[in-house]
Amino acid sequence: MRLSAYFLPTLRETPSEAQIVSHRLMLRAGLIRQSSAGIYSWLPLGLRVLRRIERIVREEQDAAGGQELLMPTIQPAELWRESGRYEDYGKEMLRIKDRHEREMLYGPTNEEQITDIVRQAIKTYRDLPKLLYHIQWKFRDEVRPRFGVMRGREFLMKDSYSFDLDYDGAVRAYNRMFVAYLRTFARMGLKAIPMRAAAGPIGGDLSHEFIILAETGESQVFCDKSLVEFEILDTPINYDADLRPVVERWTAPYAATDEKHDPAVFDRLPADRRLQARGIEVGHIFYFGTKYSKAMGAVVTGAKGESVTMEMGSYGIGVSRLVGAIIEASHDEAGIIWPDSVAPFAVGLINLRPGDAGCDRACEDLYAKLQGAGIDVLYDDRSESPGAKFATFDLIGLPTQLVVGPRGIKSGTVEVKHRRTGQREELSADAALTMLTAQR
RNA sequence: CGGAGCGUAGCGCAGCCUGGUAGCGCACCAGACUGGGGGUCUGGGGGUCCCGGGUUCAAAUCCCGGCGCUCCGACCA
Repeated sequence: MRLSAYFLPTLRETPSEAQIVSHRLMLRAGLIRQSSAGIYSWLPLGLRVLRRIERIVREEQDAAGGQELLMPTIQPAELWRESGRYEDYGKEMLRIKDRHEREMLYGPTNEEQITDIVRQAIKTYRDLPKLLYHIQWKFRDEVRPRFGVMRGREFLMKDSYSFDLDYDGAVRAYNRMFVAYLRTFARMGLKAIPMRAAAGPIGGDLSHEFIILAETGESQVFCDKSLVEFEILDTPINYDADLRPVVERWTAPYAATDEKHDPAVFDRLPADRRLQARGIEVGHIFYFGTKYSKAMGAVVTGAKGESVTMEMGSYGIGVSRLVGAIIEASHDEAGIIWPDSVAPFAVGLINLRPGDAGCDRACEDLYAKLQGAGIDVLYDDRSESPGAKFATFDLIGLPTQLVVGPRGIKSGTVEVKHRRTGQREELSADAALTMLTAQR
């Protein structure tokens, strides 16, 4: 993509409503624009990041045995009356009426909808287990939306639902999601720590929140510092095997949100391992048994001909929130620093002097070859001052900047700058290409 | 839902107290110079001053009502 043609409205100054760094940077870097309180448009650069996050989420869900479907945003009130939540959910649920005065709602979540689908289709234990998920926009009419996409009213969420014949099956599903979540967040460069959590209005009694530590987080959390050092991606995972050892390793050290915090246990930790911090909740998993299946009659015939109410769990990831959360975890004074896995473009190619034959030729050549190699590259071909170009690319945070200027052209080199470290190297154009294509 | 604040050009703001031709910086447009960290100069365009009502010869400014947005708290993924 040529920057001269790209829709990338960056801001030099920070809009006054943005208080936290991720919100400021998302506005300044041209990722989002606010539509109304807690509701945002995603501009091309922001949408690219959102899609890349979605992709990681999808890959990990699929690997863990999930099957993707897509449920609607607008749901009928009757389903929610069946579960009893139409009244319970309160003012956070956006209620609307269609032209026939039928009561509808904009879904804040989809337990009822999925339970309805599954109860209609699954009648025998032979068709269990099932693990279904979708990635869809949700609406919760928050009293006080804030922090940009971190607590919006409209937000993109991945929600999975498991259906099992018995408790053991439900726990297996829970463990699969537990591990898939660890991998999902790790792939985005995040240190997400699973913490014992209250189940909230969704109900149930086995629940973990996945929390990344950040000063601007809304949750107060307490955990064993050793958890911060844990790694998941170097552990081979077989989702068909017993995942309990992995889950047990991650749940053995103390980690709890303030709702589940037990000071007596926490204080038994050595002082240097007690970590009390703020965190951002990026995922939440629940086992809730038959809460919905019982209320809504999601029943199968068991092996002995008996009726069995399905065991359920639900598992959410705040996809749009993750964009903000990743920025909170990865930025500096100059702007965003995207982890490679979610970067909107892998490479920013900077032509320091458009119009200079040597620079133009070298840039066009690199641009074509990088694209040919399947690398997403944003080519700054604008006639801006060099400083403006560096500032733009630092702001939008692409992992690698490839700088082509007259100085380098004279000596036959281009400069490769790594956004995260600031490290620069002068290489021949060919060597730079080899390096960038090899990284993939 | 309690408390506080703000709505003036795309963004950041001044002007309001004390009513009298709507300003500044950045951004934008044109030209020239410049060219490795948001460069310089010259010229230029852009405004229902959130909306409605009232007071007044005259309202961005004073008064009343509404709407929107933000912050702190409680609540919540």
